[in-house]
Amino acid sequence: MKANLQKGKRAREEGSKRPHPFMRTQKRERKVIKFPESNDQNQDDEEGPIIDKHIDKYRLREKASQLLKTRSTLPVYQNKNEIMKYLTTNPVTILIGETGSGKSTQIPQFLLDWLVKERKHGSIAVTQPRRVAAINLATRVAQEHGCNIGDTVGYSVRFDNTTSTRTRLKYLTDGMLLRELMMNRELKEYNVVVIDEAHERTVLTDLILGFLKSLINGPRPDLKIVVMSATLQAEKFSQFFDDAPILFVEGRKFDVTQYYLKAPSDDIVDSIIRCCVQINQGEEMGDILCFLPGQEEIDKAVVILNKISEIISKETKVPLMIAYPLYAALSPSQQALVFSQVKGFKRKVVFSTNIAETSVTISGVKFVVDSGLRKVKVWRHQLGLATLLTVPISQASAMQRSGRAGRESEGKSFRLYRENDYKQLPLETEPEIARSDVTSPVLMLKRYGIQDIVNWTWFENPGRDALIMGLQELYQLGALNDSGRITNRGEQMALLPIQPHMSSVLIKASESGCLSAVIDIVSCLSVENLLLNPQPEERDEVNERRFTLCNAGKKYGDLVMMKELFDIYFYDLEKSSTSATERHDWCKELCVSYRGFKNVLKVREQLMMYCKRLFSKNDPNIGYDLNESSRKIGEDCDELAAILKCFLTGFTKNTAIGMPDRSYRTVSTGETISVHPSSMLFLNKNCPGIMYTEYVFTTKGYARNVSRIELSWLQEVVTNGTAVAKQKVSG
DNA sequence: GAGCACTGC
Repeated sequence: MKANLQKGKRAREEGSKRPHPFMRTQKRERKVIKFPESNDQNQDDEEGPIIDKHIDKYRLREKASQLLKTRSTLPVYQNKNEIMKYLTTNPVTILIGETGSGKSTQIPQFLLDWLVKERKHGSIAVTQPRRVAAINLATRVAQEHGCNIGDTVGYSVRFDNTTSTRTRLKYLTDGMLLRELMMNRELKEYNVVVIDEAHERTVLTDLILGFLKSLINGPRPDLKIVVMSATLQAEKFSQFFDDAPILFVEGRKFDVTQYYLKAPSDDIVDSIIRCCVQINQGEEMGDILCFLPGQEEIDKAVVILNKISEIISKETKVPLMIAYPLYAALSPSQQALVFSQVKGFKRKVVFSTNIAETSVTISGVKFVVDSGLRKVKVWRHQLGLATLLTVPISQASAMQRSGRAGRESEGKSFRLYRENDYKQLPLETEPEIARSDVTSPVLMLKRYGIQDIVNWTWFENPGRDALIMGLQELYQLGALNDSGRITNRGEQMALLPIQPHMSSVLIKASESGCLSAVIDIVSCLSVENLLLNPQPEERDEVNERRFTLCNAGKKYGDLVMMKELFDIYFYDLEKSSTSATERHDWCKELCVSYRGFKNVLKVREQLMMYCKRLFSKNDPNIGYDLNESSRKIGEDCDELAAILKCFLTGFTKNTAIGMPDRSYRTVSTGETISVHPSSMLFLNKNCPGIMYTEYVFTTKGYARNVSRIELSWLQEVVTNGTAVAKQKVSG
């Protein structure tokens, strides 16, 4: 097999606007070869890779030389010299590698060899958008390199750092590299930074690109940068880095035949079921992966397909289809079901959200059915709320979805829209930063010392309006002073690994003497999907159990309930050494995530450590207080009020007042807002006011994570808040 | 009466 390599610098020189199209001159070999790609993340991220720390050197080398055989067949490996010529002679190189090119595992190793050969003393950072990818890649590369993880090759992700002073090649999440940038402004320890999966355009990747550009144009002209990405967008990366050369490396994937619908229907669930039934009747064996926008459609499709599948498999001689749902809010055990192999004359059908587009890979998929839709959270900075919209996907996303059918053999992709509709789709998905709240990025830039936020080296400028809203928000939180400079409070906020609003809550708590309880609640809030959604038939039962356990939460709402649940998990279960099974059962009964709670404990520990360090300047006893005051919360009204008032300083804007007609209207805009049905306060209609940490618009405006507040508290916080701001200005 | 996907010294 010969991979084709294009020299990309000519794209501009030849005057063409787009990069030179990749030409496939040879028929690709069709062979199933297993090797890691950064997308393969089926491994449970909790336990991490299982590594014997004491494998002796001989066996490591033995293993590495075995792996070399596989490595040497990789397209990237076969073009090593030519690729390295580009990487070493240009400050920035854009490397476009298709799935299966081996870029994520091989390029960093080539660079490592080069560092050694050139006797350079620094190291290489390779960023990944996801933790699991960073861990898996580092583990694989350490094996290929013939070392133990944490030796020459290591990884660094939140809660898990396996690097040592000997580490020269470090895989890390992009969030982690940003943290390093905050502490070590010029990234002095690195000779090379590789940004992998840049095409995904996460907020954090985009920010890193901006920082890297200012570094190479400023204090680090010697820093080498490699931007690795799937197809498309190459030209945008190249232009940003002053026409950096673009290299194309062919991947190894199988052909996927496209089918389009001639007449699309409005009922997407109905179309998708029809399509599955047709595949089941007319096509060879192989599993089906269906992309739907959200949980509602998925649950509906699973129920319908399982029903009709049984009927038709009895009547006609077709495989029995077994439907599985897949979305992030499912418990890990439910998610694990999609990886099970169905035996006998059966066909697995997985109905999934976007999670199967990049984060989860299911083997055995031969057919993809694509609704062409996804759900996306769009931040409306003028309104300070998020809207959850169902929107058409981009062409890039459609291709990515189809590609899921061709990972192990040739496949077929059925798009439930017309070919013409496809051509009308936007080429690329809108980058996340263009539709996100930028308060946190702006604080990061301020901490870094950037004064002119609007004219910074943004890879994608989120726009003047969004930036100004971010600045205002930070000013109101006391993170910036009148002249837009970062305050001491802002410095502390920037260093905490949570959103600025939550940081502000912690700071207030450290002043109010209730830091310990507030840390527990903030930890719960910062774990996504801690509270799972009960199945409709279990809903009332679960709610009843939660109500019985959480007396204070029943009155004061979700934040207090979280603290009560945490207390039971931590003090009654974790600390009194109950078995994991018991804890599991407890979580199941209350429909909360076991893995979620384990993460809560990790976040809590991290936050306690940060708080001890950050706040000991204000209060030398803080460390002692934190350890001593850690206890279960009671039903003491004053204490509960003190805790909620801390949250009110961070979420003053997120409040609504109870109206005589029992509706709530937001303090900021006067709009009607409804308590989300998942809230403890959903049925409680007589709060004088509510405070919420999230405001999401779906079918209407919903407040999530809702607490009861007294109107007098609001008055108190606003008055004090202003006083704080004034004090900062004069100081 | 309802829940796209990621991530942090």
